[in-house]
Amino acid sequence: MFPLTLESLSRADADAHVAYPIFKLVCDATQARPVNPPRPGSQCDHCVVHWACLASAIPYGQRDGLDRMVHTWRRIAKGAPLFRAGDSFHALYAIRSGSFKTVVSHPHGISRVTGFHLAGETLGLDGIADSHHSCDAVALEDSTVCSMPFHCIEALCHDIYPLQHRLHQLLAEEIVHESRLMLISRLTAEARVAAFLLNLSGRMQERGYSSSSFTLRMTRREIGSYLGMQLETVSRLLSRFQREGWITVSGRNIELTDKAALAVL
Amino acid sequence: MFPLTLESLSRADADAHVAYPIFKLVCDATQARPVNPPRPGSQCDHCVVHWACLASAIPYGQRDGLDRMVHTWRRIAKGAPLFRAGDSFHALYAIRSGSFKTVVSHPHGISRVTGFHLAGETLGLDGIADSHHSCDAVALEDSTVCSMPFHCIEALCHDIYPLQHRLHQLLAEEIVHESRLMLISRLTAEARVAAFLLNLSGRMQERGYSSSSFTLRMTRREIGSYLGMQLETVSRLLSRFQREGWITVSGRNIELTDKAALAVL
DNA sequence: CGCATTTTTGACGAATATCAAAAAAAGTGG
DNA sequence: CCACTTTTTTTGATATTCGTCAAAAATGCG
Repeated sequence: MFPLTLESLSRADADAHVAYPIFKLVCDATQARPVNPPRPGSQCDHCVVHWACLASAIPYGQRDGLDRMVHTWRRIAKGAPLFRAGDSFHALYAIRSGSFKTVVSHPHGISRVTGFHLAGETLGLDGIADSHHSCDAVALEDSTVCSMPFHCIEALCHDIYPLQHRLHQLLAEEIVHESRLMLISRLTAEARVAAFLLNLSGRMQERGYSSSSFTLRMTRREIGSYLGMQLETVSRLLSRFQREGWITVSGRNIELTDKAALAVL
Repeated sequence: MFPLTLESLSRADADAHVAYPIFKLVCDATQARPVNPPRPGSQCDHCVVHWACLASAIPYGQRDGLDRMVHTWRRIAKGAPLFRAGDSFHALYAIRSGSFKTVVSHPHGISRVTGFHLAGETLGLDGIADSHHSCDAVALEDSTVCSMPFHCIEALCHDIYPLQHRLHQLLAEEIVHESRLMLISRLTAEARVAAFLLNLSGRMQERGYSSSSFTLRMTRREIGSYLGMQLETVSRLLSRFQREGWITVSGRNIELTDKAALAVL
């Protein structure tokens, strides 16, 4: 017979001291993925995060499709929603600048931050399920997004196979990301906060910022909601990491001074 | 200014005594979704869960596409994997009979059950992200699945828009499902177990079984892994629910005798 | 029938939540 | 630009849920 224990399924064969992406780095698919440059003069020309965008799946020969897909920009003020749960869905959004949180709520009053999203990432995929958004997307700072009407995307998918495939990938990556995220509930609060800082660090680096010194755009409460703990616990752990000499905290400014120490938690 | 607190985002406006699907009922999209019957003589003829299957998105006029898509059946013995994390991805699987668990693992040795899947549900979506599966899918009992090679699906999507749209929906539903699942970490262990039982109850009913009396196909340990608690806690809570007169437990046989009581936890 | 696995139950401990209050930072309006 | 208010953050003291350890009972499988 086959042993059905959980232990038999955990591949505990790796070096425990290697930092491993519990939080999948959202843009790690760029390694193997075709990234087509935008046509000069198009909406996407000079966009610093084109490399991460769904639109980069459109090959050079069909570049006019890009302008059919990427319609308008929107400016979202800090604290304002890009969309809210229940809103009818009609477009995907590429974050051009700034950052967002997504929040899932339950009528009983509980809610949880399900993600923090940086420039280049795509918002709104949840709305495809039943043409209504299932979460709130709120700007953490003044931000800009590109709207890509979903009916345009689906129409273009018919003609441009790489776009269709990229959309499928994007959706599946979100599924994988979320299932990986569920693993954090098995970590101590300490390990969760460390993993969170390292994840953010990597994503800042991908965007050309320092990986060791950056500003948190979210509150301790939001971090706690995302990681499944109370804000006080987040605060205490950041303080302790600082006492240990692993980080320097000053309000929302973080400096990672010993990433290796964080990685082994 | 816009208040950025979490509280401001939780729509705590609903009756707290109404049972609400924290666990999204996986097949609730059937309400509005077109379900096309299989052509007599096709692979899908007489399949009792055709209504829930991706193949049901293929309209009557293009029914031969269905046979191009649904290639082969596979029999999976209890405890055997349908696929494992790292396996290369080439097909989606529709569960024709039986049930599965999916398990995500981390090299450090931690792992978590991310879902229990019943007949009619689709497995393997995670593999689309990078052509490799990111979780294990293991049969909880002797089961059968239909293989749908993904390149066939993508090719058919080009000709059959309803299929393309349904695939997008299926992927997005999985995203929504997982983000809803993250909310359970904010519930007490008690409320999680109650929600789990009610969710299973509803899904059994959708499949024509009794919603008040059914057999758990998974161990207490697997339930605990799914709900983020220890097996002892699951066991203790089931015992307590029985003492309270809300359920009757006999090993893996469960009878829900007071669903309303479970719903308010 | 006998061994392995799963389940139950108890006692105890530890991690984290909760409550509280002060300090710091950010936003507001004159 | 500065006082004023509100929000966020920090830190301590205490409470509590749930995890851990252990052992017996029940179940399932070859």
